[in-house]
Amino acid sequence: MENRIKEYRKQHKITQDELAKAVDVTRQTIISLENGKFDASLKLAHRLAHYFGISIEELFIFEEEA
Amino acid sequence: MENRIKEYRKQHKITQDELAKAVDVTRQTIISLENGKFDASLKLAHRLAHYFGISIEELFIFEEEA
DNA sequence: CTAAAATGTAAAATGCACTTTACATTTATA
DNA sequence: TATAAATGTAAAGTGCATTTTACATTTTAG
Repeated sequence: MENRIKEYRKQHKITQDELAKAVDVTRQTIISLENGKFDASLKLAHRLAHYFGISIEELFIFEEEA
Repeated sequence: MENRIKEYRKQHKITQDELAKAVDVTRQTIISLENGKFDASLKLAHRLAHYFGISIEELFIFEEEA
């Protein structure tokens, strides 16, 4: 699953470290999410979307299908 | 984290087994989610919300705050 | 150009989402 | 009221989200 975290983070002009602290995870987690290593948990997805002031559906790209 | 799965499932008049099959998980997973045993993954949250025709934010209740 | 800041990689450890199987209890219906 | 359908409990196993630590590379700024 893809996401627009890097895109929104740059719009907000903050570093990975700052975003990590803002949503209370490690920098590694932000790096892994931005680089598609794995998906966020539902809770983290919510904290990220809330931080950016958008919906989870706007921040994450769910490909439809089975 | 709480959710409105049972509520929406009943509105749709389907059983746990039918919902489980619709979103491609086991019945155990639906039971565990409805009874608050654990949270859904982001992907499953999306499939459930999509099935009910609502947003993830409408289906799950995120209490604010760290 | 050089130092500092930002980003990335790697790998081991932990916790939790989800599965599987089997059985028990509750609710609906003939 | 007896049976089936629906819901629930339990417990062990798997995979992945997240942490931690340490170091390497890239980008930015003086």
